[in-house]
Amino acid sequence: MAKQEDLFKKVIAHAKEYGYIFQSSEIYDGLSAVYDYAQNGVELKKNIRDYWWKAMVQLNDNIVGIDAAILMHPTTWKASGHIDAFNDPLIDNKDSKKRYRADVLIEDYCLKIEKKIEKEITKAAKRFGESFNKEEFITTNQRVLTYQEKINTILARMGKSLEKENLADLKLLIEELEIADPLSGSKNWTEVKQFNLMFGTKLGANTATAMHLYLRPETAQGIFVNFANVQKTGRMKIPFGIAQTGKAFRNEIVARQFIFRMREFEQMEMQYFVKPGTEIEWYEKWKEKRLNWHKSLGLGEDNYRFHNHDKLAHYANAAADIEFNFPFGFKELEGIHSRTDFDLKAHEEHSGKKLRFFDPKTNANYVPYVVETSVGLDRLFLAIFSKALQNEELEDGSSRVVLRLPSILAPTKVAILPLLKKDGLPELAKSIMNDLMYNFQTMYDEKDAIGRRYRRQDANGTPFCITIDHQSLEDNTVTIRHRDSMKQERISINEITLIVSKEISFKKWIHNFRV
RNA sequence: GCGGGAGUAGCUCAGUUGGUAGAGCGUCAGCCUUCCAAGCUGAAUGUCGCCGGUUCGAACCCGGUCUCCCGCUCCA
Repeated sequence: MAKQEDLFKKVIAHAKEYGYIFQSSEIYDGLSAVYDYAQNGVELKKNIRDYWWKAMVQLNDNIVGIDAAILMHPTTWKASGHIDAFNDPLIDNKDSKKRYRADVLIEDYCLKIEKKIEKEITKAAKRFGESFNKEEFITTNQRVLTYQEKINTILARMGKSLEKENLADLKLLIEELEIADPLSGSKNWTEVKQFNLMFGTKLGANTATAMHLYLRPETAQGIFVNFANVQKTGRMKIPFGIAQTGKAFRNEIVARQFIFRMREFEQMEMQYFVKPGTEIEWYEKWKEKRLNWHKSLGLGEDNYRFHNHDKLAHYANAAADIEFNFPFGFKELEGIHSRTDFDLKAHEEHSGKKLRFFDPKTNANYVPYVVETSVGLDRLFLAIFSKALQNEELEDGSSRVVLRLPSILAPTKVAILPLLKKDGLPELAKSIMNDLMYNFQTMYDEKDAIGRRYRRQDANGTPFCITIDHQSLEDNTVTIRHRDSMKQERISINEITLIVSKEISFKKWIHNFRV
């Protein structure tokens, strides 16, 4: 465990030291759970995004992309359920220091009473044997009726208080019912506090007339509200998908673990619209496809596993996470959800517009079902970066720090290194670089001994180093050195492009794992 | 949000019972090197997280605050 923490700290330090990730507004002491991608981080992130986009949009002729705005009509969030679901009344127990949702505490209390009812029923059933009529017993037994009435009263009062955001009454209710912390048994509660997980903002400069908006807490709704537009203008036939990458915002109560859980984060997701009844089949297919996509990066297949949800969100009829073995354990990386027709139906109801697909075969229309795949780009970045960072023991007993990024994702593909910074070597090196830079992200370095420069590039994840020496001036050959094997070969200058292109070819990387 | 730990140069850290800061690595310039980091010379960089208090004097003591890490909690 201690080792894992150390590793994670090293990951964070390396990300800063090599210009991958900085804390936001660091000169002002930073902003909690907000991070900036630095000069190398932005390249890596962009390369990951491109790799996803190509695999999803370019390699699937029935998937198209969009880029919806962060600001959306506020009714969107009523329809999606976020206004209800992202508002939690929370209460802390002062003794156990545990935090609970106030409404869940009360509901659990009611469940206990329900269990008492069931006990009465079982007891009675034993007593009366064959002649026991459950319905009749429930409607006539005084004890059961009292219990039932109590539950009804509690839930009604809670519902009212929740609706009016009467937090004081929720607290009062908990006190009146003498609800204790299920773990410690303590009844020493704080006040109930309302937490809204959506960021709010205003549209319109005049505060009096401004419209209250939210920054989107997920990108998915931007796809759903554009469903009909895309389907019609793209002449899309079911099944088809809409993909999107973009920022989403959540006012997390506790945002932690570096870029794993941020308040502003980027999602890469695809909503696949299918015929009702076929959704589970597609759900299974996308689970497999997405897992294979992850595996294609070569970070180690053992580092992935599925976690199937038992408790489903209000919109889903099947859901699974692809979990990754982060430095702090297996955690969610991507979600694959069968969202049914919940979203499109809700938007139909709230907008009054038809969000349907007309099937010419049956001459009827229907609201499509949706299978969603949703990856956290920042989490994926962290997964790749943390797995890539390695401290390698070498044969001679020394060690090197090497960032084994998948070469297709590396920020810099080729470093150009003149062996000496004299005798015309820098000039030749720069002319080689000026040619390569049309194809690849390159970097020039002439400072310090060649070995040290190799190690610098290792730590930065650069897959290739090209070294120019005196022989290069005579016969137009250079040394190409591979990051992972540290092997070197003498090649002709005009072979560089081919060798590098081959290694970072999208087709090569994705190929074996396409489904 | 609660509890615990921490914040001194880009990084890792030192700083003796309070007397306004150092090292190694890194960075930059130059020399030397002629293919796997740590050879030589020189240089830059910190209002010691921030604000306030105590004191003749605070990196050090006190209060507040911000941020990070761990645990709890939450997580569409």
